[in-house]
Order: sequence, then structure tokens, then C-alpha cells
Amino acid sequence: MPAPDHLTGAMKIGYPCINRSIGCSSGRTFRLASYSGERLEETVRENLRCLQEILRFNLRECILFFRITSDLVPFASHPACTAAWEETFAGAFADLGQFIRGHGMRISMHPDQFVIINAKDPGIVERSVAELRYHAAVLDAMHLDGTAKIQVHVGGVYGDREASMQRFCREYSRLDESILRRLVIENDDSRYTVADCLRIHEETGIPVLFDAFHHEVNPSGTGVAEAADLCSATWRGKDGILMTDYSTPFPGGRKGRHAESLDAAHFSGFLAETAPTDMDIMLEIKDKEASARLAVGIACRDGRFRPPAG
DNA sequence: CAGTGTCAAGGTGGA
DNA sequence: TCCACCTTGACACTG
Repeated sequence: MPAPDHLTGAMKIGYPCINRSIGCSSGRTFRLASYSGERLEETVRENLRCLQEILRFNLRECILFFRITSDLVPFASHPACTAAWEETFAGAFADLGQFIRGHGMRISMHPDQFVIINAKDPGIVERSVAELRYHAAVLDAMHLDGTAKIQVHVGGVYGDREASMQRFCREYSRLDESILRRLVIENDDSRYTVADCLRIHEETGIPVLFDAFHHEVNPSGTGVAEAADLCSATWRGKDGILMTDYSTPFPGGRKGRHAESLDAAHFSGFLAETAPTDMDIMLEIKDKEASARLAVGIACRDGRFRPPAG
């Protein structure tokens, strides 16, 4: 079922992984030491049920962008996990996917720091690929198209930026198609800038997700508006429009930290500045859905977001 | 039962 | 060469 017309093309706003309002988590996990097939199945069942609740909440609030937690299936890429979770929960995943597509929602995932595609140690690369395969399997199980993305950082520098970027390109070309169609890179706060990511894009074709906050902390010669525009051009039709990570600088300065709540004026200014660029915005703000609700209101008022009819 | 140390996985930079 | 830090929530143990 295609997304309703009134939802396509409009900016979508969202938040990552956790909803603090509804009293359940879709990322419940447990210690590896207490791993068992039963424990896994019980946890995944509960996580999927909660994910459904979060998405229903989001729909009510016109929050149409959401990042699914990497802990949805705990230890999925670990050798300890031999469970056929894709089969066991095929129906639940399919239902979630139908809900997402039917309401014109967009999904991303963001494996954490341990996924290093350009690592020098082949073992790290191998574990990273396994983790990416798991992320792709989750999105595939929901039958989501190529606009549902998996975002990663470029990786380590290892004292030689050029060689490390080349290593990224080399490893990238070896990835499965199921990963390639979803993988995007993101500029980070200390290693690889937007300019670095764009160079990797030129070599590989990989889309560049724009992290506005990281770009402020770790700039590369362009302003926010131009950087957003340049990143936007790396996304093709099948990728959907640009994804942007946005957060307000933490008051009081400690760089890299995320603010407790959205700075409405700053956000409004950001929207105005980047107005020419079509994008979906992920708010990396500690209070999660509260800020997303506020942002939806602001974007609505500023004419960047059209709520669903009815 | 509240408080808190620890958790699969890495890279970086200072000592 | 080693260790704290990055950033984060929550599991699971301790008293």
C-alpha cells in the first residue's frame, strides 16, 4: 500500500529510540550471562509490542519519523544468538511494517560506536558487517523500502585520514546489497567532517546524512545551509529525501552533549536557514518525544510541516 | 527495595 | 602502555 498522498513530500520530524511517555521500552535487554532462547523470545515479543505502542503514540502526535533502537533484538549479531527470530516474529514485523507504510512514516536505525567499517582489524570489520546485516534484517522483516536507512560514522582515523577513508571505500564495495541499499554515513563531531563524507560519496555513491550539531562542532568550510544542500544532493529518489540529525547545543558548553530540551528559537532559526532543502529531521534531544511534539508545532507554524488530514 | 556498579563490541588522547 | 573518557539506559547485584 503506497503512502497517502497528503503525507508524501512533507517534512517529517522524529526522535530516537525511546519514548518516555508511554511507560514501556522497545529496547529491553539483559546480560549476556543470562542469555537463553526463552529469555530472548520473551524480550523480543515485549519489545515489538512496545514498538507498536510507540508508533501509535507518534501517529497521534504527527511524529512521522522514528529511529528504531538497535536493542530491538538483543545480541542478534552475537554468536550466542542462534534463534530464528525473523521467522518466529515474521508476522509481528510485517504488521509493524504495514502500519509504518500505511501512515507514511519513515524509519532509521543507528548502530553504535562498535560498528567500524574501516577498521584495520579484520575481526572488527567482520563483527561490524554482522551487526549491519542484523539491522538490515529488521528493516527487511518489516518490508520497508530503501528510504529506511541505517546510519553509521565513517570510523576510525588511525593516524592516517586518507588511508582510512580509502579503506572505508574498499570495504563498502564488498558489502551485501541488502546493506548497501540502506547504508548512509554521517559527519561526526571529531573525526570525519561533511567535506570528508562528501568525498567518500563521490567515490562510492553512499548518501550523506547531515548532522547539523556535529557540523557546528566539527565544521569543514561551509555554513549550515550550504552543507545541508550539499548532503541533500547525495540522496537519490530511491533513498528518499535527506535525513538530518538536529540537536541544540548543551547550555553551558560541554561540547558533544545533547541538550535536555529543544531550544525553540534555535530550531526555528535552523528551519528558516535550511528552508530551501527538503529534509526529514531527527531530534537528538534528551527529552525525546516532548521535544518532537514541540518541533512539530513549530514546523507547522512555519509552514514546513503539513499534518495529516483528519 | 533503593542505590549503584557494570554491561558484547572501539577509538582517541593524555599521562 | 595503560587508563579515563566519550554517552546512555537499564540490568542485576549489593546491602
